[in-house]
Amino acid sequence: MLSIGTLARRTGTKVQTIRYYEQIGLMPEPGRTEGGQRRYGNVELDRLSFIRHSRQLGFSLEAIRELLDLSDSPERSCAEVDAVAQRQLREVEARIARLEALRVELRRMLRDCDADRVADCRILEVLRDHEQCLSDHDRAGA
Amino acid sequence: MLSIGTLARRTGTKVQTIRYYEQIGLMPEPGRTEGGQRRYGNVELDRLSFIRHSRQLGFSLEAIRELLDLSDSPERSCAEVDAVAQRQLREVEARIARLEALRVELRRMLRDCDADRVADCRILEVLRDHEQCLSDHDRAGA
DNA sequence: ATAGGGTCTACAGCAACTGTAGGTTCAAGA
DNA sequence: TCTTGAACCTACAGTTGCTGTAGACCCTAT
Repeated sequence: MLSIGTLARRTGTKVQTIRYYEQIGLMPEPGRTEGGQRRYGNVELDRLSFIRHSRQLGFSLEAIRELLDLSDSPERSCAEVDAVAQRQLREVEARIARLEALRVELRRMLRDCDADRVADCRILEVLRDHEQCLSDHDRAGA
Repeated sequence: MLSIGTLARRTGTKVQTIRYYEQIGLMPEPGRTEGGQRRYGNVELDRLSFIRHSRQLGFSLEAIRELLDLSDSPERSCAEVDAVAQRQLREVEARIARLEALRVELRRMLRDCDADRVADCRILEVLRDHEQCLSDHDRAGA
């Protein structure tokens, strides 16, 4: 029987985070001692590990909820799990693309500025005047 | 004289967002009509454009506040502006690196799973068992 | 028996907005 | 001039995924 602190240490989670997961129904309500403290077993340890690892891979809590539901019905088709993971991959790739556009522009901004005084600073100028901006991520929509 | 709605349309901002920026002191309190509606001029239009463009480049509101303060003192050294932009670039690059690690792992997960039933799904297995995970982003600390 | 660290609930706060409710104002048309 | 209805007003709650705090209580080792 594990206390919430031990569970926290074993999974690299904060105690409050575990209580939060319980609150939103992602973790089950555990048994309690006479005094009212939570006690966990290995099932809960595994479930929390699953949640944490999925979070590390960038899955939203809603997506994790979906995956946990799916893994509770082992006879169902794996296609749905696949779809959730695919969706996550696409989201990650979209974020990478966006950040790479930002990187290009930030680098260009930094490269072009060799002023001394703020008054002549190209960086501020670029930020002020959108027309100097190469990328079109904001007009492309999405 | 621009109404808040016109300003919003011109800068691609939501009306509430403009009021929010005013609330946190990023936009100044504008003049008002007799009836109490906000009216803006070109100074505010430029300031809001600056804010929005900076946000599109991923700067935090705090960083933008700093940049706006700096641009108010044109005689100061440009180095501080440079430092803010450098910091932002490093943050963007760190996020890209992290996301690329996620992409690798998600792709591997998807590639390795050709099961039919949830019970045999490699994706869930990987999520369950951290040891199957190639990357070490969570042990590397930060 | 007591000391201390761990745990409890309940709530506030973070970023950066977004949405809602219920009321008021403005500008254009009849 | 009056009326309509879109735009505006304030104030507050909600979003995501936690994190921190206060003040009280429990558990275990000595």
